[in-house]
Amino acid sequence: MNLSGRLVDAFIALEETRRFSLAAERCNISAPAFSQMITRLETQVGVRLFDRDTRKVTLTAEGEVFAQGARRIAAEMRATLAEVQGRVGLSSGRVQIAAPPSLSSWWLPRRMARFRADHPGIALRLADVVSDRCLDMLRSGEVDIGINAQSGNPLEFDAVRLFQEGSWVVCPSDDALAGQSHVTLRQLRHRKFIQTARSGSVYQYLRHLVEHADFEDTGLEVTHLSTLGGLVRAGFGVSIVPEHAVGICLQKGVTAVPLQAEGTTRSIYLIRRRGHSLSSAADVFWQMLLGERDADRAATAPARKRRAS
Amino acid sequence: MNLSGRLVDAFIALEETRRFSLAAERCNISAPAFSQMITRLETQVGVRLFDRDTRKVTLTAEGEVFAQGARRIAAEMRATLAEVQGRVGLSSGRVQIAAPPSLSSWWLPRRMARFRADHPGIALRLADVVSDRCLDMLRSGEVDIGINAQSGNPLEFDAVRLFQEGSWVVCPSDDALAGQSHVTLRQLRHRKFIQTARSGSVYQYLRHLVEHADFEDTGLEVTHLSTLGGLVRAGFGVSIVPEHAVGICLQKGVTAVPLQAEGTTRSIYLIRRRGHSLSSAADVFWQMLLGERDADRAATAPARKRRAS
DNA sequence: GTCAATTACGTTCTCCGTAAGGATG
DNA sequence: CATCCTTACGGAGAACGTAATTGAC
Repeated sequence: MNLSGRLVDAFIALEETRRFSLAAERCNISAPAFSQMITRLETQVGVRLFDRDTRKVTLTAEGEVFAQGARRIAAEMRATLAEVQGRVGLSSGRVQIAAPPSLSSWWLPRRMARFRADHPGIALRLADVVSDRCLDMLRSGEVDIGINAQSGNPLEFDAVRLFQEGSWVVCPSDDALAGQSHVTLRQLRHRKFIQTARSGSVYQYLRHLVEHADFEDTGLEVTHLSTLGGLVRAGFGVSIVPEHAVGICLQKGVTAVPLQAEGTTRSIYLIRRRGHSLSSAADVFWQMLLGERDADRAATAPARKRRAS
Repeated sequence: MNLSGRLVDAFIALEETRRFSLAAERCNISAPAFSQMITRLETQVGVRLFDRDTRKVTLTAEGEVFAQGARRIAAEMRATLAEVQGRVGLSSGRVQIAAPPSLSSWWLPRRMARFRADHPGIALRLADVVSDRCLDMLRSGEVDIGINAQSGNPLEFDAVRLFQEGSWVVCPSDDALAGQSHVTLRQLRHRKFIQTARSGSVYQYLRHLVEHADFEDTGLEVTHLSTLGGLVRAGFGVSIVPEHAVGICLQKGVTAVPLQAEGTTRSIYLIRRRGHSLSSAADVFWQMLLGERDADRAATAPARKRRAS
C-alpha cells in the first residue's frame, strides 16, 4: 500500500496525454516500463484506473475518482518540496537572534542589513535581551543564534569568541577626562560613579572594578544605557561601559574615552545550541559572522604584534 | 525527486515517536533499514530533517517545515485511497441507469430496491427515457447501464438479452374482450385504435401491426402510457402495449388481456458501452440483473418446452 | 556498561530497457 | 500493414535483514 510520487506523476501524465507512448516520454522512461508503472499503480490502488486498447485510453469510473486525489497529492508534494527547498536555497526562511542591547543598537543591525541585502526573502528577528535570557532563549529554541558575553555551559552550547571589547569611560564633555586620549583607573578615584543594573552583563564584568575602586557612591543605578548618557550629561557622575555600548550613551555634551586597565575587557561569543543543527538560513548568518571575525583577525593580527613587541 | 508514501509514513512515525527503534517497529521494518529510509528521504528532500544522536531525536528547522507538508501528503493519500477503495468495496459509488418508462415504473425499481438494500452507500440514478436517448446517454457516458428494446450497434455497445415480453391489449373493462383469457389479431379488426408516440419503442415494434391491421383510425396518439389508460377508459378505443407497460395503463375501468399473435413480442436488452469498463458498483448491478435473468431462464425453460411440445 | 543509532555486507526484489508479441483500425 | 500497448527476459540498482561498530550517558 505504498504510492510513490513517480506513480502519481505517471498517472497524471497518462490522464493528460491519453497515450502511453507520450506519457512515457514525458516521464523520461520507456513505453514498456511506463506500462508497467500504470499496472503497478493499479495493483496498489486495487482497481483498474484506465480502460485501454491499442487505440484509445480512457479513465474508468474509479480512475476519475483517483484523478482528483492524484492531483491533490501531486500538488501537496510539489508545494512541500518547494517550501523546504526554498528554505534550503535561502529564498525563504527565518533567523532568530538574541543579543545584548549594546550590540543590538548598531553592531548587529549593520550585519543584519548586509545579510538581508543578500537574502531578502529571509525574515530576521532580533531579541535584545540581557545575558541570562539569551541562553534561556537558545535553550528553549526561541532563537537560533545567541550573541552574548557569557558562553554558557559547553555541554549545552557551542560558542566561539567573536571579539574582545575594551571599556570606555563616559563623562561630561567639559570634564577634564574628556580631553585625554585614554583614562587610567587612578584618574577615576573618588569620582562619582553611576552604576548599571546588576542583571546586565556590563555590571557583571565590571563588578570587581566597582567593588574595589575607590568610587564615590552616587546611589544611582540605571538599566538602560541611554538613561546613563542623560545622567552623565546632567553631571551626576561618570560611568564605564563596554566599547560597543558607547554609541548608545553618547549625546550632545557627553564624551567617551578609552579606559586603560587590566581586566576591563570582555569577550563576546557567538553561541548556538549544541546538538541542534541550524536552519540553512541561520547557518548562513552564522557563517557570515564567523567569516567576518576571521577577516578582522587577519587584519588586526599585525597590529597586535606591534603592541606586544 | 521522488517521494514514496512509505518514506512519508516513516518520517511521520519518527516525528511522532522520536525514536528510530520504535518508529521502525511501527513501520514493520528493521531499525537499520528504517535508518536508511530516513537518510534516503533526507537525500531526496535535499536537507537534513532530524538532528539525532544515540539519545535524542529532534526535528531540524527544515524538518518542522516538512512535517506539515508530510501530514498533508499522507492525509491526501489516505483519503484518496479510501475514496477509491470505498467504491471498489461498494461502500460508496454511483450507478446510473437509463431505461424505458415501461420498465421504470415497476420492474426496474423493484430491482433497484434490492440493490440498495445490499449496498445502501451507493447512489442510484434512473433516467426514464425513450429508446434513442438511452443509447445516446450510454455513448456520452451519462449513464453506466442501459436497458432498452434496441441493442444498438454491436461495435459500440455490448448487449445481452434480458427477457422477451409479449403484448397486451388494453380495453375498457366492460368491453367484450375484457372477459377473454387472450385476444387474437382477428378480434381487433375494425376496432378504434389509440396510437402511441412514434418516437417510443412501443410504436417501433408494433409499427407493422398498426400499419397492416385493419384498425379504425382514431387520430389519437399519446406519449405517456398513463394517458393511454385514461383514453381507453373514456371509450376512445383500445390499444396494445408491451407486457411490462400494462401496469401503467391500468386504472379502474380498464382491463388488459394478452395478445396472441406473431411478431408482437419484443426483446429487452441490458446494454453497456463497449470498451468501457463499468465501475465496481455498476458492475455489481449488471451482474445482479444477469444473475436474475439466468435464474428465470432455468425456471421457465421447462415451461417453454411444454408450450413448444 | 548499557542502550540506541549507524555502518558493513550479502541477499532479495524491484524496476528499467531491449526485443518480441498481439490487437486494433 | 502500421500503430501502439503489452509480455518476456536479462541486468542494474534499490532496499532489506543480520551482524558488527560507533557514540552518548
